[in-house]
Amino acid sequence: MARWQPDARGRLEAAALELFGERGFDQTTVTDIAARAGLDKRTFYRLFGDKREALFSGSGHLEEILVRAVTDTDADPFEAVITAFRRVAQVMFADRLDLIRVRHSIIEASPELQERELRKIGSLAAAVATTLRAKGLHETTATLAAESGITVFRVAYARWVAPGSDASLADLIAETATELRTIVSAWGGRG
Amino acid sequence: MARWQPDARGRLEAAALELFGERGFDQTTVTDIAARAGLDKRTFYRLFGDKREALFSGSGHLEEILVRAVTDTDADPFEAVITAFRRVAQVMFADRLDLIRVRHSIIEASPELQERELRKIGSLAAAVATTLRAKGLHETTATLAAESGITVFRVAYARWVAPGSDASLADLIAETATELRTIVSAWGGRG
DNA sequence: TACGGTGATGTCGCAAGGTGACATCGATGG
DNA sequence: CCATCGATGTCACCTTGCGACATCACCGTA
Repeated sequence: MARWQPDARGRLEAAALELFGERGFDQTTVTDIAARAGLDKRTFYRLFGDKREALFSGSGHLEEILVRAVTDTDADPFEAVITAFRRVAQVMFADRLDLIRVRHSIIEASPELQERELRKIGSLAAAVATTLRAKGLHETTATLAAESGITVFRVAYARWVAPGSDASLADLIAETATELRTIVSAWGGRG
Repeated sequence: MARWQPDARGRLEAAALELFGERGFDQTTVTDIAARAGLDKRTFYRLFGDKREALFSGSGHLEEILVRAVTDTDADPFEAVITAFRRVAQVMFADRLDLIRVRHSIIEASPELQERELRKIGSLAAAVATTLRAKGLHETTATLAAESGITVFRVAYARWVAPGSDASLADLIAETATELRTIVSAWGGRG
C-alpha cells in the first residue's frame, strides 16, 4: 500500500466515525477502519490505544481547556467549575453540531462506548478536583465541587443534544446549576 | 469433569475474586477462573456476560433495595435519595468489610474494572431517576437529584474505604451531603 | 550520486476474549 | 427401561490487541 499518507490519525478517526455510524460499533472491525483509511490494522493500534479511542480524541484538549479555565478564576469552587464549563461550551461546542449529534448517537447505541465515555468524564472530574485542591481547597470540597459540576454539565449536555432543543449549551448549564442549587438547598439537614 | 457441581455461579465468583487478588485482573484468564472452580470456560460465559461481571453480581440487588427505599418515602427528592443510600449503607455494607476492601483494591488496580463500575453506578442513577420521575417529578429534577445523590454516595464511600477511617458509612453520607449543600448554596447565581 | 540513519508503516504470528453449534451427562418422569 | 430436558463440556471460529521483524520513504552528508 501507499505509505506516508498525510494525517493518518485524522483519516482513521473519520473512517471510524463513518463505519460506526453505518454498521454500528460491534459490526465494525479495526481491519475495516484501517482499510477505509488505506492503512493497516497495526497502524491503527499504534495511534489509538484501542478501538474505542478513535471516538474520544478530543477529550484531552477538553481537559486542558477546562483545567486552565478553573485555574484562571478565584471564585468559589462550584462557581469556578460552572463558569469554566460555560466557557468550554462556547469554545468547543459552538460549531459542527451535526457531527456532535452523530457522535452522540453512536455512543448511545453501544454500551462499550458508553463505558469509555464515563471513564473520560471521570478523569475529567479528577483533573478538575486536582486543580481545585492545588488552590488550597480541602479534598472532599474539591471532589464534590468537581463531581457536581460535571453532573450539571452532563445533564445540560443531554438536554442540549436532545432533538428539538434550541437553547445554547452555556445557558442550559447555568439553568441546570440553578436547579441543582434549588434541589440541594431544600434539604432539611442530617436526615 | 464432574458435572452438576452445586452453586456454580458462586464458586466462579469466588475463584475470580481470589485470582484477581493474587495476580491482578489482566494476568488472570477466564480459563484460569473456570479451572479453579472446576468448570469449563464456556460455562463461565453462560453465567456471566463477560470476564468483569464476575465482580459485579451484587449490583442488581443493590439497585433493587435502593429503588424500594426511594419509593417508600415522600420527602423532597434529594432527601429521599440520601436517606435511601443511608439505609442501603446499613443493610449492604455492614459486614464483610474485609471482602469489600479486597474488591475495592482489585477494581482500583484495573482501568477496565473501573469502567464497568462506572457503568453500574450510572445504571443505578438511571434507575433512581426513573423512580423519582414515577413519583411525578420533572425529568431534570429527577435526574439531578439522583445523580448528585450518587455523587455524595461515591465520595462518602471513597472516604469510608480509605485506610484509617472509623466513621460509619451512613454518617459519612450525611456529612458529605451537608458539605455539598454548603458548596452549592454558596454559589451566587447565573454566572 | 550514493550512502546510511531515522521514523512511520506493513507483515506475520500469537495469546486471550467471546460466541455458535453440537455432543454429552445427570436427573426426572412415564 | 426409555424419553426427555437442562446444565455442562468440546470444538471451531472470529476479533482484539500486541510483540517482533521487515520494509519503505525521506533527509542530511560526502
